[in-house]
Amino acid sequence: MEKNLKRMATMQRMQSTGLELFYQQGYYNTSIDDILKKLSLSKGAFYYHFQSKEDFFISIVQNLLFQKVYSMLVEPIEGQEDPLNVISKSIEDALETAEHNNMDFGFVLSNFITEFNGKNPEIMKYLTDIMKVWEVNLITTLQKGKTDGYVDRHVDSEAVATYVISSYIGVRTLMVEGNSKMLRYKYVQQLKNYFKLISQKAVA
Amino acid sequence: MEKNLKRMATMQRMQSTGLELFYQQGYYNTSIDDILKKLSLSKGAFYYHFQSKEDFFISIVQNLLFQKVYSMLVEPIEGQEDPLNVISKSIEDALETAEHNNMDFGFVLSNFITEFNGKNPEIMKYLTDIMKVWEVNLITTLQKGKTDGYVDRHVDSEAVATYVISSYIGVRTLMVEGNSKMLRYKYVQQLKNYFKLISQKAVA
DNA sequence: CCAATTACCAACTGATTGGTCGGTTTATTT
DNA sequence: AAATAAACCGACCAATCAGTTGGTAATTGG
Repeated sequence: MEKNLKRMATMQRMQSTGLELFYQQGYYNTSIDDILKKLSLSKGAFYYHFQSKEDFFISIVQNLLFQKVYSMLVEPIEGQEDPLNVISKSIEDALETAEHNNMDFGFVLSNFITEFNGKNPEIMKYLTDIMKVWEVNLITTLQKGKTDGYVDRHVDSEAVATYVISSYIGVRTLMVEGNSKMLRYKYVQQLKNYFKLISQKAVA
Repeated sequence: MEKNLKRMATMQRMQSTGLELFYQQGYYNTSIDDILKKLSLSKGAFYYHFQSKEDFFISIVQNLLFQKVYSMLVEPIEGQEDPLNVISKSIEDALETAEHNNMDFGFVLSNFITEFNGKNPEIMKYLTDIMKVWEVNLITTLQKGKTDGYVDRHVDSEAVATYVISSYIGVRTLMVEGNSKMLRYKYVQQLKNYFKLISQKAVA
């Protein structure tokens, strides 16, 4: 009964290292041998646990990637009051984490979306689904913010969510060299300005 | 003397098809044979004109890619009055072009930045240099807009440029499936809202 | 303690990769 | 027309890829 423990432990080691390398080098540019070498495991071990490279990647997306996005960008917002402050704080935290990570290669999710776009519709679906979880959560939170009097009632919540997500993806794409700190500072400054616009009862 | 014409014609055919495929499939995921097959040319022809795959790609970046970004995002802004309207118009045009391109795979430049980040510093430099041309142009235009009374004097031009670029990169990354039209509409709506904020003499 | 199952090994396959090279065709010069 | 150089061909090479296979070591239930 407890034999599954070893299986799952090995699988998780593979997934964890897999995500790390896929994130650093891209999916197509990372070979299974790269991952196995880092773990001192063999091809046989890999294909014992996973059907294919694609199956392996999907399992990473559904487990690790979803968790990563959810805990960083969705959970901190869910059910909170004062949506605009909570949202900007979650984004600030995410950017700070990224900046202090000396091996940062952008927003994991959007990097993969870029890589798989037009190549693998099935994987794309898994990725955009995660994106959608964030989007829906943002919209819901903004709508609730209207009812609670934090957000201007004339604001188009869906449009705001689109704009917030877009800008976050972009700034993470740009945060790739030594200029991360200044970039983050400028970005957050403007994000908060933008939020001021939609918090008061101005046009929107 | 006129023999160079043929050389350049062939090289440009290769570069054009190369950019097309690199854009669609990514650099690492596109083989030289893919490109040559499309042109009915041989390996020998390729290596007669270019030293390596990397050299080939760099030539594409410096010629075609630079031109593409410049004509779409820099030129329409340069030296114009009323910067905010000109900027938002250039972005709207770029998004509309992208939307009506039934083979759209995101913002070429940022796609490559994502792909090469952490892998090839030399190529990264060429790519970020193009990005910087756009950024500098935006900043200059915004600054001039202050002098001419179009942009609020308290606005941080660099921060605005960062925010505009980020959001554009992001929305282009998201514009990858059937939802392009709605996405573009929402995005432009919020961009213009944001611009209203920095055009009047409000805080910024 | 032993048989069965689980977990893993490592050599191999066939396809593809970027790049080389000796040779042929095409165009230009004299 | 002959000689020269530019443009291109395509077979080949070593390396690498995802995936297969036939086996062995470790674990576990009876």
